[in-house]
Amino acid sequence: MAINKSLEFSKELVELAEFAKALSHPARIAILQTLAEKQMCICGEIVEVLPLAQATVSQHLKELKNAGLIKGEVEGKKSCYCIDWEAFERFTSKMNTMFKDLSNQQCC
Amino acid sequence: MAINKSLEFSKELVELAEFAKALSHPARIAILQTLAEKQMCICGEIVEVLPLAQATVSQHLKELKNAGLIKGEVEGKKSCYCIDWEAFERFTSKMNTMFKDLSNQQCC
DNA sequence: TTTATTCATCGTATATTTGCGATATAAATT
DNA sequence: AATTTATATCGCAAATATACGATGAATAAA
Repeated sequence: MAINKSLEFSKELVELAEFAKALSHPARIAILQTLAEKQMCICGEIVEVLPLAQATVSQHLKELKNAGLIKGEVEGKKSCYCIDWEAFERFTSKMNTMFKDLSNQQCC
Repeated sequence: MAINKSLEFSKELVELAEFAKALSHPARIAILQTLAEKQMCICGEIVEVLPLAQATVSQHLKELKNAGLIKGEVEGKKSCYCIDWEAFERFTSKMNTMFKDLSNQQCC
């Protein structure tokens, strides 16, 4: 009955899965791309770019923040977001390492 | 009201997000690792390794198959699964390219 | 001080995912 | 032919995710 079985997997695996989950919605990838392109990182700019309501964008930003992929700072009445490159690199290299560890022989 | 807005994003973005979604559950990453390690690729072996019921594993296998990351063949009363390395490479390189395209300057 | 702007959060509706028992199907074994 | 084995699928329950209007809180502008 939809009990959460995540805890029965290794921490490593759960973390990789969480990283992937953060990237599992086109809006969130689009947000990361926007944050990387622009210097400004203002929430309103992201809302303008995406086909989503402000509340929805705010929610996606929160998820990216919870996943540790972005950081946020309040700047007056605006909110400045940016990618946490350190965390980002950590995750992508883990993911790449895992992919490389998968040996490469076709079996069927 | 949870309308699906995926179609309002570029095909590229949607595909990347779907790839990430396939990897967004520890069980599915574990399945990929198992498929990569073992030659045999029999469903039953995967069930033995994972802390999940057979029906659940079968469902995760189906999702990986739908995502195009694995292939499956019936071998008598058994089912042989394996990673579709071509598709896998295609996705991982797209993902890596996207990450590289994100320029790397901290803004806040 | 009043008003407008920017954003986060709450509440809610709906959709999707996760998990599994039960069952169906098809092949192998007896 | 009957039984066992291996797997897929159905149907259900619970949990999560998606989306947004409404509202609140805090700052900036008038």
